[in-house]
Amino acid sequence: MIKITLPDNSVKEYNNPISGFEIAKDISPRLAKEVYSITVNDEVWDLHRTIESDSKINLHKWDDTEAKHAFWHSSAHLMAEALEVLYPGIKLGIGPSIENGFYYDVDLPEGKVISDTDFPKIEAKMKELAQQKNEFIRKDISKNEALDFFTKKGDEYKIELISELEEGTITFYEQGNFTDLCKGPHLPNTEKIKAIKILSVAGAYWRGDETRKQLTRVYGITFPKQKMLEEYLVLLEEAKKRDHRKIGKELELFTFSQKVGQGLPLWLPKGAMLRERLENFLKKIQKRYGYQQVMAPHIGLKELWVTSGHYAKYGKDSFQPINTPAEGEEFLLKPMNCPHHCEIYKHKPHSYKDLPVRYAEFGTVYRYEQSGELHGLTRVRGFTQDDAHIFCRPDQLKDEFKKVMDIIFIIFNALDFKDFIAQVSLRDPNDHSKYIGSDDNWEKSESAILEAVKEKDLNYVVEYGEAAFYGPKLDFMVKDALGRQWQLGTIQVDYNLPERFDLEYVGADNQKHRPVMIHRAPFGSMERFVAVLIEHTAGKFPLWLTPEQVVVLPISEKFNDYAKKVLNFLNNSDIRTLIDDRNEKIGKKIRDNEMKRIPYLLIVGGNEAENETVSVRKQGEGDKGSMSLVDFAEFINKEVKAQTEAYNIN
RNA sequence: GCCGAUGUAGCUCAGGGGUAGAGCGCUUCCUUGGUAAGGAAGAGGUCACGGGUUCAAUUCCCGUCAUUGGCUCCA
Repeated sequence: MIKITLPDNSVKEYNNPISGFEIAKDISPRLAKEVYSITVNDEVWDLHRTIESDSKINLHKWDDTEAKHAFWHSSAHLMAEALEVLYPGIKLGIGPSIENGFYYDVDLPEGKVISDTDFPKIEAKMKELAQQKNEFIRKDISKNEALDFFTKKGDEYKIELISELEEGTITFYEQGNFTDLCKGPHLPNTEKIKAIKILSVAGAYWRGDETRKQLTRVYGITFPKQKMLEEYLVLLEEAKKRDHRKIGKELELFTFSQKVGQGLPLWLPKGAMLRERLENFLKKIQKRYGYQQVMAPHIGLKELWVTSGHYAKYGKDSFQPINTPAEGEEFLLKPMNCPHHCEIYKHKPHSYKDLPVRYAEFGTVYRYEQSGELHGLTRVRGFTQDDAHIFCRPDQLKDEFKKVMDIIFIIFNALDFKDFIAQVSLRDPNDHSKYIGSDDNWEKSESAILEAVKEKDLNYVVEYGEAAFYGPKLDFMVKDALGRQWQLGTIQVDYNLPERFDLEYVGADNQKHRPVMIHRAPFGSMERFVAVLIEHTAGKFPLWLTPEQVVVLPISEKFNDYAKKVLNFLNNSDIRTLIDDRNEKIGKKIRDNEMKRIPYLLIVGGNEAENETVSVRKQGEGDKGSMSLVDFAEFINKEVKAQTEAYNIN
């Protein structure tokens, strides 16, 4: 007698060993059709694997990630089978499922490449193989047998993987004429894979190691129904419409010039206006939190960077030194603002009573990012950090850290960034050689961060080995339109630079002490933040962020005077207004494009001028009718208030 | 940096060995003084750049630059 406990804690009893599929069928035939994998006592299994003893189970339908995982992992095997047929002699690396679909890393025979013109061919072969309804058969296999199999096949990548596995844990999966090293789980057979799309192809280093061979990574996605695939592709298209590169171009926010150089964004007037508003917003908050603005030049003597340690670490891969007519004099473009701020700290002695000192600067920095890394506004070579450095006593560290977190929360709240990941990055516990500074200091700062996030009740993940070389950090990551993660806000603890720059304060004991430094940037960089903001709002910015909130449009020159009168009336309020005296010529343009970024358009002329009214049109809502100036003022004030409250910026 | 793809008018893109096309935008004019209007005419391109093959290259080949999907990296 086998007792099977279902998720609702009800128990089913069977006389013989039974598979997940049979249990599903027993519950309802329809469930059996919709189920893809099963969790047995916290382990995800194949549906057809027999359960021999009492177990807690959970059957997975499509909406469960466990089901998708089995589905896409099986699809990866199917694709590998197709590739083996199409490219004889191909060698296989690994082929996992991912968040949306799957990939397989393959080493193609000499002289062969896969490009997007080959995709239909691969899809067709996969469909053909899927229709054979081949079962995925699980086989336990000894290490020697496994090695033998792939030695005969001549697949060095699998051999490498197997040699690292322990005897007794090795399983093969077989479907049709294809056998792969795999721990599963898989679908019962290939039949359910109905809709197939090869998405892209890319180079990927074997085991993520730059020094090893680059394999070809083929990405794909599959679904049990053609309609689901179509819906997914529509979703992708929709996401592309929110791409900040597209919207930024349409709304004339920023541009790039080949002549200026790769990765060096040019902010257009409207983009600069948007950025200015964000900067002012943050400046206002920082003032409240006791920050002081400072300013520093864009270059510094090479010695500055030697002192900070950046020259040794990044000198070779950076923009190279700037020479001067003076022999031997070398300057470096600043890749960060901290050394300058350290020197600002040093301009006078500090008492323990003065700390913490908080220096803020929107500092533009230059980093020579690898060319293949550049991406719109999110990864550039010249960008402006909303940087600040806090110099504090060790006993103030945690409290200061928490205050910085508060600032980040205010911003994320104001801009409605709910979907972020907070990541605590600590040292690699197995390898301390990458980091500078004493173990003692590292432990102190790591525990300060961990305590701070706990006390702030933040949901966070810990990543070991992701710390900066000078200290641990807390990063806030947000996803872009296509689901790629970008780091925005960052808070970093640093015991190292104060040491290197010999920073000190006089304590209550009249002795010299070393301050702790916090690097922090709530936006991260203006460039990346604006990019992510654009994608989150799809170009429809909150009212307080729009370049022009209200545009007054006289329908012909005759009404310019009245338009000016309207404008004067509105200028008494805090609302940004603009008169557009291109008259009706702008009409078409507004219909086309500009209404996207003008929240309120006032059309004046004819009856409006006679009656001293305006015809109001609101973004996304169209005609709001004709109203008197006083009524409009009331209307717009209400709107602004609603927006302000919605975005919590007070 | 590496593997793939792309580069034609301001924008979105079509085309293709015999020196260029559409829609939108722009300019001028007419109509409508007015709610995401209509009509007419016009200006705009060394087809990214450099080399090769060819009688002839924007088209084919090679290189460079830039963009792009990934990988590695990310102070």
